[in-house]
Amino acid sequence: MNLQDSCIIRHFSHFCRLSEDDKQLLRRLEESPEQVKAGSVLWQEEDSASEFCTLSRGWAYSYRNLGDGSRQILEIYLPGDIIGLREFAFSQRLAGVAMIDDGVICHFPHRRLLDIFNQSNTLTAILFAISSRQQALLTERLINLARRTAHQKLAHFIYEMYLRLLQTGALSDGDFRLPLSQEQLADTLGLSAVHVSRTFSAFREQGLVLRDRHHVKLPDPEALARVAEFDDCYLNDSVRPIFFDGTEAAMRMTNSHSADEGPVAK
Amino acid sequence: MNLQDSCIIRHFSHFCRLSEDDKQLLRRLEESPEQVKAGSVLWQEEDSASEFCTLSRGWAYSYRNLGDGSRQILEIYLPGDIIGLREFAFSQRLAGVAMIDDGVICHFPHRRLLDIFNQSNTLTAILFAISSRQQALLTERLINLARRTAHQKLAHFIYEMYLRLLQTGALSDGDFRLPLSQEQLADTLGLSAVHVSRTFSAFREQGLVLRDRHHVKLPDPEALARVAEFDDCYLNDSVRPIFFDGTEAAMRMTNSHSADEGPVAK
DNA sequence: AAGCTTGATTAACCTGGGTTATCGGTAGAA
DNA sequence: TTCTACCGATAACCCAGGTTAATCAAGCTT
Repeated sequence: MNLQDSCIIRHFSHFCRLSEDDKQLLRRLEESPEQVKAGSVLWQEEDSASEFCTLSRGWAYSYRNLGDGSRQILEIYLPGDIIGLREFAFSQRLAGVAMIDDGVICHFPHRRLLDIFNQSNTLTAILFAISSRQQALLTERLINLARRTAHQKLAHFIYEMYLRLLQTGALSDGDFRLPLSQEQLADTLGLSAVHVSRTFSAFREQGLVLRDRHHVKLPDPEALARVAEFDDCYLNDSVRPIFFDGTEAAMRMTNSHSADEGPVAK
Repeated sequence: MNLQDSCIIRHFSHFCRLSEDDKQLLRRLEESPEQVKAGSVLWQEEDSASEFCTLSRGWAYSYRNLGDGSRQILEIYLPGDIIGLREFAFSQRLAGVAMIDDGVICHFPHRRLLDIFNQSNTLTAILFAISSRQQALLTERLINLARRTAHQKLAHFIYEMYLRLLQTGALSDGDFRLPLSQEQLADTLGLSAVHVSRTFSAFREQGLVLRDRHHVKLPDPEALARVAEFDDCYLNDSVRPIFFDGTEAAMRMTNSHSADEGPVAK
């Protein structure tokens, strides 16, 4: 993987070393880049769904508008993420998607995914892994929403973003840009904007999180993780490179009739 | 599809007509059936994850235990569902799974899924569709937990189960078995058991839901849907048979080495 | 420089649902 | 038949977080 690689390729490489052919297939997903402005809506709930997007630059989020006028933000997309996988089995969008930042997106049709199924088992497996990881994120967010206090919710969210940004190598110390307004945070966490503000005030007093506009500083990330009761097994180390990397497992994938020694337990 | 077909095959057939080869591949997932008793735990969080299960009979649920001793139930599995897809990208279980009912499960190793990727694009696409549908269920549950009142939560859950059971053809009128205790419902909905009881009492007075032990009667399912602000687009009709059935897309899938109209650099 | 608009802060007040506790009904178990 | 366990119902009390509203700061227009 070299520096000119698109962030999609970087993202996929995170799971497994890719062949040149695989990279070529992935590059085809980014054939038609398009500039989009902050706040612009990529699609809305119930629009017809016939394509996916890769997000090349900027942040985006998916959301649902509720009957009572409120809104729930479902997930935050970072560069390298694929948007719209959720609707693979559906003909309508189940959620709207909008840009947080200015950014760049690339559309590609559903069909292209079937091409990938046809042509690369490695990419198929990675796609499946990505989908399963996304489900893990969603699950964690669900628990966050269902069971934790406002303090924990906010702490958890900030720490999760911190880790995701660390993973993509986009930051060094506990000091980063978080381009979400308090209202967007509230919509993400199932809180009111007012209470998000209260919670930030409390965090500032405790020296846990210092937020100024879109800039966040974490003097002690570990302390924050403790407040959130953060358990990173759904994010980090347990992504199983074992399964894909150079080894017998990867070979098993491309060469399905190998000896069947058992699954790779730790 | 005939009556002896396993419920996995019935489940997959819901998306697309299957070839005999595909059915054979699926049958291999159910080679080693095992009886399990109500309440038995299939696995726990952080167990090492090297296999999936199909659920042939009975109901099951996945859950997470939280730091404070409470517990969140993540999803309810019905016969025909595949359990453990969530962990495809992980080497550890992210959630425990336990049986609600007595039932029958069949283990199969991760590897078997890779075999499917190799051997059938149709099944690969269906698996992807199933994973995306599961994500849709999860998303809906997330919104339920984040944004709705206790009445709506319970109404929504009951109505969702009602629809899922309708789909599997397991019931006719608004009259079915719901083998969950109020405590399990509470853990599913992020409520206390006490409040679930209160809510059932309210529903009984309003004639919305009549529950006796594990038996539920819905005198007017539509009324319940209205209370829940239920929007079934994530469940029903929008599953896209279009995508798989008979058309060029399906053909491209099953006939993978066709003329390489591939690189559709349009 | 005088407006607007959007976001953030803080305070006062209120409520949905958590918590604890008690009690009754039903089902196996012995 | 009685014991024990579990499940469900109801009541009393309480608090985390929602709601409303007022105020302020920071960009923008013009």
